[in-house]
Amino acid sequence: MAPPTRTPRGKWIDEGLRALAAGGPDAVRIESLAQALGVTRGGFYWHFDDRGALLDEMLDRWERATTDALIERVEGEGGDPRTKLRRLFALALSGDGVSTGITTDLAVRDWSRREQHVADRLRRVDNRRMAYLRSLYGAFCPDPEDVEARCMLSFSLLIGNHFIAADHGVRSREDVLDLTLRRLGAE
Amino acid sequence: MAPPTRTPRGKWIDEGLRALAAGGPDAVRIESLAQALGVTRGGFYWHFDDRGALLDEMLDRWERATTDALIERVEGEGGDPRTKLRRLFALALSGDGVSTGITTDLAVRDWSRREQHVADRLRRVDNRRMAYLRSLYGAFCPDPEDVEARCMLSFSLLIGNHFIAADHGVRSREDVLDLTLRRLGAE
DNA sequence: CTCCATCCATACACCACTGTATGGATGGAG
DNA sequence: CTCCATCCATACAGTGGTGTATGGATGGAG
Repeated sequence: MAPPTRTPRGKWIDEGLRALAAGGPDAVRIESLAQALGVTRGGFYWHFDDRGALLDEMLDRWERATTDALIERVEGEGGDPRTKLRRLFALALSGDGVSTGITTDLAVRDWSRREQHVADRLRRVDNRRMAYLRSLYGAFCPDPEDVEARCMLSFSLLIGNHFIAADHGVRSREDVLDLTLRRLGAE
Repeated sequence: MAPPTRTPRGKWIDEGLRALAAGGPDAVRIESLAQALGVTRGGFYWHFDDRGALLDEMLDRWERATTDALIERVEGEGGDPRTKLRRLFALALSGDGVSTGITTDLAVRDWSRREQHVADRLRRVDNRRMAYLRSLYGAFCPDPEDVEARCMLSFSLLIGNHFIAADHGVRSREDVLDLTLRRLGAE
């Protein structure tokens, strides 16, 4: 037995982000990660000083993947601002990928409420995203106050959609989301 | 020493909700609560079967305080629908009280993402709140689709406001919130 | 073939918390 | 004053995690 496959640094970070998304920062237990990776904790302390070091690197990875990478992905395919907005919302609502997924995002958001260094990172990330959103709305919306309101509402909607558990009678959540985004002028 | 004051059932629930708001469900440690209350865990197991029982009762209390009590507080002072909406937003954004506070709400919301029984409760709560919101917007807004969009946006904004860390340049968050609520027709 | 960087298993000491058992202490009802 | 329901302290066994030390195993470079 004993497969000769190595478990590099990156795999611990992957698994850590998965655990974070699933159960919050308290669920990032080194022992659990090791079990999920099919090894013992032996190798972990070769890669990382301690649990805190892993948490930091997880946040590094998340920060890069969720700003530059996301924006490049939206900008890459071109189109007018409204098209880019639609693409941005589609990406943000879908939540694929272990570090770019919406669930990871929500976990970091909740985490930031009780750890200052996480809150600082989140502020950087949110400011970058909000600036990008502002540029998109600003391209076809002349009133800056209106732009700011639309940005705040759009951003809130992306977050709220996953935190709000209410039903909508005959309408599905998708329908309501459609209605709402149309009302914001994105389509 | 040894103050003769009793530590009734309710105090454990209070302290539990405080811990939940501050650090999530994982922070609700019986030992911490005991320390905060100035006693040992001795009495806890007289009141509750185990940690799970406390968590359940905390949710009971939160559910009652955050639906009926909130709606009564808004309805109590009368006024037209727009006035009630303003009052509702003011209350929801302020977040006073250990069981009605917005931070407790956010903690429960995050918690519900990983525990089904919490998710079920949240659904009940959100549906009651959304129904009330719908009735208020419905009173002066004829198009039911428009009502639904405004409800979803308002609710999202209340959540998003506390989860979004972005700045707004020259404007303060209060300004942006004002702009946004006005755009929703609440004032 | 040998060596060395890389990765892993095991064992250890330690800590924080849970739930249980048991023996008080307190104060109001009678 | 006595009794009893209520509440609390202490001690104990058990669980599951952390970080450290140490001794391998593996496979490519030379």
